[in-house]
Amino acid sequence: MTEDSTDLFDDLFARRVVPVLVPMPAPKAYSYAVPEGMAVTPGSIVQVPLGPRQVVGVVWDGVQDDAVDPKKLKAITQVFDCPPLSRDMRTFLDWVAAYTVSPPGLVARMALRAPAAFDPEPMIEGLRLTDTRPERMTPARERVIATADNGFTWTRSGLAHAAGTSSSVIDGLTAQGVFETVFMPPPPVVAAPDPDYAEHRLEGPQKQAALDLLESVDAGGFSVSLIDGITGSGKTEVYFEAIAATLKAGKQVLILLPEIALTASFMERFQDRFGSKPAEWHSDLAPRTREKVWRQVTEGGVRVVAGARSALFLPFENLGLIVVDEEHDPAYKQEDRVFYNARDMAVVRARIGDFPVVLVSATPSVESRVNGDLGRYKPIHLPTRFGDAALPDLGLVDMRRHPPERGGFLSPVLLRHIGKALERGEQALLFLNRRGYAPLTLCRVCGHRFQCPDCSTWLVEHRFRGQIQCHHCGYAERTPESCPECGTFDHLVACGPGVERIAEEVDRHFPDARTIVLSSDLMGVKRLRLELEAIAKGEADIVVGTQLVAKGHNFPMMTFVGIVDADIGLANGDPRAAERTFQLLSQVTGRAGRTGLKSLGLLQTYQPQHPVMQAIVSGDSEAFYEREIGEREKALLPPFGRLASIIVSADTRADAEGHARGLRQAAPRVSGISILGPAEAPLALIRGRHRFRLLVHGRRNSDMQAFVKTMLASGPKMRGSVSVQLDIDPQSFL
DNA sequence: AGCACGCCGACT
DNA sequence: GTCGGCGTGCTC
Repeated sequence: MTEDSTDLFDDLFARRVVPVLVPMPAPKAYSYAVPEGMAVTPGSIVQVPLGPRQVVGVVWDGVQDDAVDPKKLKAITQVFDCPPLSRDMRTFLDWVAAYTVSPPGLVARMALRAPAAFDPEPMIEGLRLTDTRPERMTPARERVIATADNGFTWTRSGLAHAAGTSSSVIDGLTAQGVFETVFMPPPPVVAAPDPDYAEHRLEGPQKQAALDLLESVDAGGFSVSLIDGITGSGKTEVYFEAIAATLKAGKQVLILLPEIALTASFMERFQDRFGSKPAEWHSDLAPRTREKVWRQVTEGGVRVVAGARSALFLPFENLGLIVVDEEHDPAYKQEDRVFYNARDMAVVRARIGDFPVVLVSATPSVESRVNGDLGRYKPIHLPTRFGDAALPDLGLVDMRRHPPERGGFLSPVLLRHIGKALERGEQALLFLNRRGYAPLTLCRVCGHRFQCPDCSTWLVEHRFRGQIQCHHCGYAERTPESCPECGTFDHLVACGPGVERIAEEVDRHFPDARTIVLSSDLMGVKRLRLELEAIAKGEADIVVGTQLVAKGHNFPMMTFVGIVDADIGLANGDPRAAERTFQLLSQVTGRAGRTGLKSLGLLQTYQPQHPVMQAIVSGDSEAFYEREIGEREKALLPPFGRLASIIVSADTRADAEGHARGLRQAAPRVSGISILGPAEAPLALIRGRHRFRLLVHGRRNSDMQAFVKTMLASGPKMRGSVSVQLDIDPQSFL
């Protein structure tokens, strides 16, 4: 050992050592030395060396129990000039890590998703008029000086624009000392909202609901309210009152929305009420904007954020309310890396921060309903539509009695009503939750079925693109002209309908109508938003869409909604199938009838007696929930099972069953394990080559966590990472 | 999660 | 003879 390195060790020992969470799936924080003269506190955001690179980490709480090998110990590179994560935020991140059985470093990383935001935003250069005047005056110079002569600081381009000159005039004046350069703080990303800007006049049930909600919000402290109101009942106006009250109390507000519902129309509604738009937070924010929003949220400048689920991990300076709109929406579940449901974690964050949270839905999740029934969440009902918006008439079309013509999928009843809507100059919406042209293609000669080479699923024909695709792994190939098995040409047949095929059928019946297909694979989020606005303006007659038409957009001229196959999704093995179908169908039929125009929704079904169909047409959601809660209890064991999804890599169903057997032995307290195949597992999982998912049912969170740990330690050998999602148990943490 | 190291197949 | 596939292992 050289003298140099001895000195280095002495030096390291003299330093303080702190735990730092690094963005890596390590089970606990790593230890780093704090260099002489550097000040850190728990929550400090720091840069540390990790292997060959520098990463962003967070100084964590406590001391490291077992000392690391001093040879390994490295020093913190720098502390960012940025508010440390608060005590509450750290508690929250720890809680989420423990609950989801995820590495804490990966959870902490979710709070730091803003690459270059940790150093303060640079001051921007501004110009201020001095007493000096130019030797030669020109009309342009006069205008500039007159414009700037108000004591304000201007930006170079702003002043040029305001004075109607080019910026070279200003450069000339600056050179002569007419302007001095001063530095000013960067402008806020959004203007401050004004809680008194345009108060809504609420009446009747809406007013009562707002009063009930304000009672909890004004009381301060933790509470969960569950606003349960049908589409068009004015839920948004009601929770806007809670937002206004929170703003008046000087606190920040987070509104969570499913990504697709973060539309311009929502922002405008907010602006109409509060005079300015909320800051947005979602996956396709421009990086610069993202950094500004993150920074200003941590410093408290941004008062209201409307964001997708990831916004829940923003380190607010002074958060005082979370609203979770469309709380039942499956988009709140993150199903890769850290598995969590933002709706449930919002409740936890509010509990830790001791402030109110408001869950909002026309069709609450069964979990939230149970929590409401048990008195843990405060139910607030909005039973009627307001204004002149009538509910649509809803009916079932029994497909056994009204079959479509050969080769078609639309019953004569549906076609007749589409025609009527067109005659009235109104719009029709056809909903089918299936992308592409046909879900299965086969050869009429040899019976060959096109199957994904990587998954065991059928390839879906996309005729617009001339491709057959796997909807699970993204595999795609050109649609062949001949059968790859027997070589026969022109004998491939499409089986079953997708939206493209329905559009084709509609075109055949209504060749003069403007028909548009809305499907997530045909356009990006931006393009989609534009299309939705265009449709709302009446630039299409018939819209054929997948489930994205169900979310958060209103079409005032849409007076007929036809559900092409209401039965899709009822029998896919997921214990939530009926609930999901009910929520989806409610949302789609809710798109109609908000204008005072008479509107109609028809559902094509082969199971008109099914409880979901009955609930939709009768409007009796109470009976449906009661039944569904009962079914869920039977399926998952009383008092109300907890579901954990455990992702297991298995190439065949038989392998998955082998894993399940091993898991049952490893964890006797787990009450049930069911296997979901590729058709039920989300895309993200399949991409990671995990084809089968085991749904594990247990009674209590502690049981489930113990189970997962046992599994990780001694369970069957599994390839890749094993991930877990726990859905909240109504009896968990309240 | 990244990233390096390392060992076998098709190419300038 | 090299470029590049992804399997394995490590990071305070």
